[in-house]
Amino acid sequence: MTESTVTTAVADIAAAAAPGSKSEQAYQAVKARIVEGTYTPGYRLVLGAIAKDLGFSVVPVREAIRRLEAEGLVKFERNVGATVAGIDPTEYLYTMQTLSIVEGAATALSAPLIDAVAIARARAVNEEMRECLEHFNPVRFTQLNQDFHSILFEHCPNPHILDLVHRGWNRLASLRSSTFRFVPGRAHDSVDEHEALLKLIESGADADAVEKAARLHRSATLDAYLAQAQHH
Amino acid sequence: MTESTVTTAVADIAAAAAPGSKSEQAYQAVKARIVEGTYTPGYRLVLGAIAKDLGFSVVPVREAIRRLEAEGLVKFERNVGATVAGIDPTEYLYTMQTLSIVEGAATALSAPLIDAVAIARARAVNEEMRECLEHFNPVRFTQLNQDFHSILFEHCPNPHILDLVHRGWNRLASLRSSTFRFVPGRAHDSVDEHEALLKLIESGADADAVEKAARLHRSATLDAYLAQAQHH
DNA sequence: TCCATAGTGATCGTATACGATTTCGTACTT
DNA sequence: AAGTACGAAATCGTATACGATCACTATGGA
Repeated sequence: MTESTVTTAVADIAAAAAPGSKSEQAYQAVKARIVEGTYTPGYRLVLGAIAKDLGFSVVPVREAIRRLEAEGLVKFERNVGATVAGIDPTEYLYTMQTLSIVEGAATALSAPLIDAVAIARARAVNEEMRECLEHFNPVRFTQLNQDFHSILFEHCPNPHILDLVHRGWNRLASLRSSTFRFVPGRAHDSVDEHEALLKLIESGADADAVEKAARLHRSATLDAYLAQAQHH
Repeated sequence: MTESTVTTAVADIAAAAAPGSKSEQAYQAVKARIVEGTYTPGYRLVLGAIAKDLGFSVVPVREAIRRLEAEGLVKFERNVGATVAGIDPTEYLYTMQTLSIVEGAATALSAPLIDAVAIARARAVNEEMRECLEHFNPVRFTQLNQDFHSILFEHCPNPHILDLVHRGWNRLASLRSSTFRFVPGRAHDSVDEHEALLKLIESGADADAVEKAARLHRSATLDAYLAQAQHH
């Protein structure tokens, strides 16, 4: 349930064509296979092959690929074709930095709109994450982490910013099951920072403080990854 | 010269298909007509008509429209068609707020990379803006304003953030010759703030200060507009 | 007079078809 | 043996064609 909630929420603002559209179906299908890992980074996306596989013509598939390109999930080269976008460490860095900025802003903007029940829900999710630490279930932990942050930024009144946050999370999702996702010591700190962030919002701290905290929380994850990468 | 410089710089990261592509030509053509004002907001973009006009088939035109949709310049409804995106005051507000955030970040990130010659160039542009104030040439003023800020954020090392800034400016460009663009008293203050921003960067201020200043500069424009709107 | 409904025109969505470009393999030359 | 040039297969880009969907209008009945 929590999974589908977030997955559904992470949808484009205006680009959400009617579900009946084959373009849309193709888009969903290909995207699913990318984040799920069926199409690994570097995988060559051949229009004809995908079209035959889905039972469509190439035209809707083509459109779907272009949409995925705009989101940065696939790279495209004229007269050559599309490939699943790389897990390039540099890309990861850029994506995380961008997300730290837009998510920080989104969280700050939605903070005043978060009521007590939402806070409680977030806290419950965070507690579940704490439990996850002991049973060591990275997949579930990642999912809960997304849920947690969704609760915090989803009330952001500016749809553009919200869309940017969704895109950032989308790209991160496509890196699933890659080496990036989990940095050993980081998870524990992360849970603590979540609680601190909740307290900050509860106390009605000003937007600037919330933004800074949210941004720092993500930057810390990035820094932890960089520190780890240095060792290898 | 300055005009073409910026216009060229404002291009998508990955979506830049080869210039020979008809999709690309159609994209450029339609976009040009939108920002230039030939297609006013609300104008109905009929695929067949545009295709006939450009001498292409509808397929590349369709793709171009979808790209413009992703950038928010046109709205699209399935089985109905595309229209030039509105000058909705709310949209303007959202766009400006988003831009204030990403442009602030971009400016802060590129600040350390701006050398003395770039500063000088920016200052020259700003002086030209000051002259413009007296001759009252809004079109040129707007262009110079874009040039000025381009110099400041174009060195941003994170291409994603840079792309977001470009998209924001693009959307603003499509509002040209609409009532938004010019708020009477604002222009003068704007020039002064530009100079202050330059001094801040020159002095090697930390990223946080630069970001805050750049963001505030844009927010101030937004606030000025809102204050004016209140009166009408 | 107003509302419901069927018909018509316009436009979009998708399939199929063909020309253009690239890439890879093979044969030939040095 | 290595490099180059040629050719064929694969794939993309675009045109054309047709079916599907929607908006609008006119006509009939309440």
